[in-house]
Amino acid sequence: MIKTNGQYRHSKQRARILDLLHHTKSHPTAIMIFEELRREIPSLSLGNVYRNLNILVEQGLIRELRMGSTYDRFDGIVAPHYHFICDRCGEISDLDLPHDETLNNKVRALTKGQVNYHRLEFYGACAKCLPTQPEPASRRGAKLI
Amino acid sequence: MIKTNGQYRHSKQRARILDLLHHTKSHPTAIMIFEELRREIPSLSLGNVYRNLNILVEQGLIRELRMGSTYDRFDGIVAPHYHFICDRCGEISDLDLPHDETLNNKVRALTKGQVNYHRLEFYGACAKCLPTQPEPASRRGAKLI
DNA sequence: GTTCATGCAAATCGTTTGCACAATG
DNA sequence: CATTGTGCAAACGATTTGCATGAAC
Repeated sequence: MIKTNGQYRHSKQRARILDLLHHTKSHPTAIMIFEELRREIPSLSLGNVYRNLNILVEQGLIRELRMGSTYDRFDGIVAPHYHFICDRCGEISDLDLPHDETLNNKVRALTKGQVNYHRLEFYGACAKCLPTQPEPASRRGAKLI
Repeated sequence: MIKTNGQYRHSKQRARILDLLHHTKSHPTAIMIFEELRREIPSLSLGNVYRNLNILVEQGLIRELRMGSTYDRFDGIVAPHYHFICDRCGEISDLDLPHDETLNNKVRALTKGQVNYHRLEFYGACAKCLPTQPEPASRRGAKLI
């Protein structure tokens, strides 16, 4: 969470992070960015990389592929199925949408690698939360519990 | 990581966790399971819930919706697109698969909630890792870096 | 000169693990 | 009785945050 009055100043560090993300295809982690940029900005700190990444997400200039920082969830249904996840309360519900195995084939046609399975999740506000005030963009989806 | 010779004994705690997961639709977190079951097994420890959840995943009796425990990744491309994620090396690559906005509509027809966007990821082994030995099931996808 | 940005270190939080003891087969 | 399961507390690792200093405007 960043505490400002919504005004961002220019910062060399943030500009370089954005530039790096615009010139890589590797979907780097914060630490990868940190190690790469530290070579040209030796004083750079990891905490500051995290801060600036959050600001850039808030500004809509980059996207976050959230693989961490939230709770894992467990599912007693092992058959493949899709989920709807409420951004506001974190509720996860099963969708009655048929599992589309052909999606894997479409990707198999694109890659030399081996495609085993896919994961499809829909995000939004559940019926219970819809009348509720949405949270500010920076916090949206931050705590899925 | 669990260290056994592959033999599982009966345990009341594990049986109750599996039973709970078979009788809920809430996709609970480890802590939710812990708090629920602690009411009937007061001695239950959180660490043991985690251990048993991992065993149940290993046995294929439950599924894990991994929302955490790995690094977040960042993407300079803000336009919606899909990813291929290598289970072995963690590489994430963009897929040249058209973004299917109509998927959202299919879900809108199913829910009273508001569907804003979806996320679709394909998992498998990338071309570089394919000749490599796959890791045991329990570790597969554990460390995406 | 007021507010934002930074580096540093400590804190936070979900998850894992080492250990001694209890339960299983 | 050999091995697995458990509770407890400490460790771990990614991320966040408090604070004092520096940069932007």
